[in-house]
Order: sequence, then C-alpha cells, then structure tokens
Amino acid sequence: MPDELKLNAGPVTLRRRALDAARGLLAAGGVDGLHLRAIAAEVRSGVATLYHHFADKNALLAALAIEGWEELARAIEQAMGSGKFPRRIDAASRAFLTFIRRNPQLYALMQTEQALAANDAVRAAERAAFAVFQSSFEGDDRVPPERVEEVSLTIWVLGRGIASAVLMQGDDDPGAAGRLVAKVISGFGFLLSPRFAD
Amino acid sequence: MPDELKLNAGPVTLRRRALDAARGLLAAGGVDGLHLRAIAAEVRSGVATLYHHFADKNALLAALAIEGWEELARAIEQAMGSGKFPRRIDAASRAFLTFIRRNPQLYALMQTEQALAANDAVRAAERAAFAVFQSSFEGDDRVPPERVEEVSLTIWVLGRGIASAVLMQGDDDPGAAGRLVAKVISGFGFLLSPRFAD
DNA sequence: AGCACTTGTCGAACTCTGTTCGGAAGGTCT
DNA sequence: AGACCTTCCGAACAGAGTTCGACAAGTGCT
Repeated sequence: MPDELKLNAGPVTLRRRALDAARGLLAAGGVDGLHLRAIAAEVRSGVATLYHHFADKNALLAALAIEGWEELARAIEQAMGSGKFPRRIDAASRAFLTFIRRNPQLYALMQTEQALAANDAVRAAERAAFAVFQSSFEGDDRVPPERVEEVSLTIWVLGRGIASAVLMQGDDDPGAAGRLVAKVISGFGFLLSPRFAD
Repeated sequence: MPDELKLNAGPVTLRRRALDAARGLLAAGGVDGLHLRAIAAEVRSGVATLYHHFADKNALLAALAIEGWEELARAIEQAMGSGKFPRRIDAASRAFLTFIRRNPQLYALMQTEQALAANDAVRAAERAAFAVFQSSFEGDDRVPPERVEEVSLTIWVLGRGIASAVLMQGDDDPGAAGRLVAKVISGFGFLLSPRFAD
C-alpha cells in the first residue's frame, strides 16, 4: 500500500497500526490466515491489548471492510473525474475491476465474509460506495433517470460476480483471471450490442 | 430436503448419513456453524470416526460442495427439458436462481469457501454444472456459436453476483432479497433491449 | 501532595475448534 | 486358531478467539 493511497491521516494509534498490520497479513494469507496473535506480534503488543481497541475480531474485520469500501468509493470517484474515458460509467467500472485485482483478499473480506453480513456500518459503507458508482450514470443519455438505479445495480452485481469467480480460481494459472474477466466483458458487450436481438 | 430431490441412492453408510447431517446443519447455521462434533452427535458417532470417512473437514466440505454442483446441474437440466419457458436459457437461469433461493448456505459454500478454491474435484463439478448451463444456448439463434461461451459465462457470472449480493443482505428484511433480484433482472433486461442504444 | 479514577498494557488461563493417537470390537481370509 | 483389515471411539493435543486479574501511567479533584 503506497503512502499516497493512505488517506488514513491522524495520530498513529495502536488501533491504526493494528489495522495496517492486519491489512498486510490479510493480503498475504487471506482471511483464514489472519490471526489476532499475528497482528499483536506485528505491532509488538499483547493479544489482550487489541481488545481495548476492538470489541472482538469481527469488529476489527468490520473496520477493515469499511476502510475497504471507502477506499473503493474514493477510487471510483477519482477515476470518474480523471476524464480518461469518454463515459463515466466506463471509468467507474474500470476502477472497480482494478480495485479487485489489486486487493483480492480485502475485497473477498468485504464481499463474502458472512460474519459481516449483519454489520450495519459495513453495509452502510458499501451502500455509500454503490451510491458513488451509481452517480456515474448521471448525464448518461442512454439510460433514463428512472432506470439508473436498476441498471447500475445490475452492473455492480456483475462486478461482484466477476470478483467471486476470480477469487474462486486457483492461483495456479496467473493469466486465467485476466482471461476470465476479458471473456465476461466481451460477452457483456455482445449482449448490449444490437447484434443480440431479443 | 425432500426425498424426491435425493438422488443419492446406495447403501446408507455413515459417510452418507454424515453428509446429510452436515447439509442440514449447514442450512441451519451456515458454514461457520458447521462443526465436526455437531455432525458426529447428529449421526451418533465419535468425532474420530468421521476421519475414517473423510480425510479432514475440508474433504467433507468438498464432498458437500460437489453434491451441490451436481444437484444444481440436474436442476438446470430438468428445467431446460420441462418446456415451461419458450427459451431454454430462461429456464436454466430460473433454475439457477431457484437453487440459490432454496439453498443459500450451501451455495455460499460452493461459491465462496476459499478452502475449496484449490480443490480440483470441486472445480470440475462446477465446470460440469456450467457446461450444462452453457448448453442451454444450443439452438438459440440470437447468439452465434462462437459467442456462446462468453455470453453464457457472462450470465453465469451475473448469477454468482446475484447470489453474493443476496447472501450479504441481512435476514432482517425477508422481501429484500426478492426485490434485489427483481431489480437486477429488470436492469439486465433494459440493457439487453434496443432501448439501450450503445 | 495525596487519592480516586480512567486508560492502556499484558501474561495467564479458559473455551471451543480441528486433529491425532492408541486401542478395542468384529469380520474375513489362510 | 491366527493374522489382518475395517470400523469405531475416548482421550489427549495444538491452535484459534476470548476473558480475567493485575500493573503502570496519566488526570483531575481536594
């Protein structure tokens, strides 16, 4: 994680360091490889100390997920403003896929950790990220305002599916993930084109 | 699980009973609530005994997932042959969504359990199920043969995304899942229609 | 200064998992 | 009868999250 991506300013508390360490361990070993004792060792504290900064392990994972959604939202926002794509939805979608490719384990946590499904704060952060994504359709004359929600939701959900499929692929073939994404995008493009006459 | 859905014939071995018990516990409490001791208690055996029928817990989960993919493949096949929909892809998609709605926890295991990502047998079962799904496009004149793979993959992945989104929703609002699915399908339909001019 | 209270810290212990070990019971060959 | 294999199990082990009780350092009040 380069410094310029860290918008987590403020004092470097133990909580902050623990979250950073957890993020590193998460990227290295996935959720299953993320243990409190390892985090504690990384920040040179006792395990019990972590419980003074997080209610329990789920709270720590939730904090991680929330920061993930916020980061994704910022990435989408920034991509939309960059003007590199003629259509903002294309920039937003690309930012989404880039985030997944760069933070697969973090995104897996954000998306599939059942223990976070009941966490209101996490879901609020996800809704906020989706709202940013949805805003990429503003001013797009191809979809009328009353359709924007369902259309953006469809693409958002397709993105979730792509992430899910990519994550489930083994790491044996490094190019497999890229080819899979390319196929899906190509297939989607065909379905959107007039060649597909319903 | 009604009896007519059980195509797991053969002798009622302990392995078979353990899998059935596991499936019940899975549906009740999710993967996180599935413990070997609970399974052992359910089939009235010792925990160690389970290790004579499964190499470890992952092997048991893998067996569960494989049966899930096989069951999904059968459901899709059956739906395509029923003729209730004019287009076979519609029947197949419907069967997919029905399976997810009826077996959310099992599908979550099949789709997102990282421990199964490296299991070849599970992934082969998934590929087989996808092959059945893909066959629903045979004879569909809207998509040329060379496009069938990527188009069916796109819809398959969209289904994964829907499942993922539904599973992440809390259980607080029972109708939320249905509304979400409806929105996505509606949005997808709009994108496919000529009204969406790219 | 003295005292109470809060905060941050930690080692040790507890519970609950998956897992392994050694042995017992029962069948099937030679 | 003896050797072997399969199936079974209680007990113990190791590794996770979690809780407990205590200690140190600061802060505010008298």
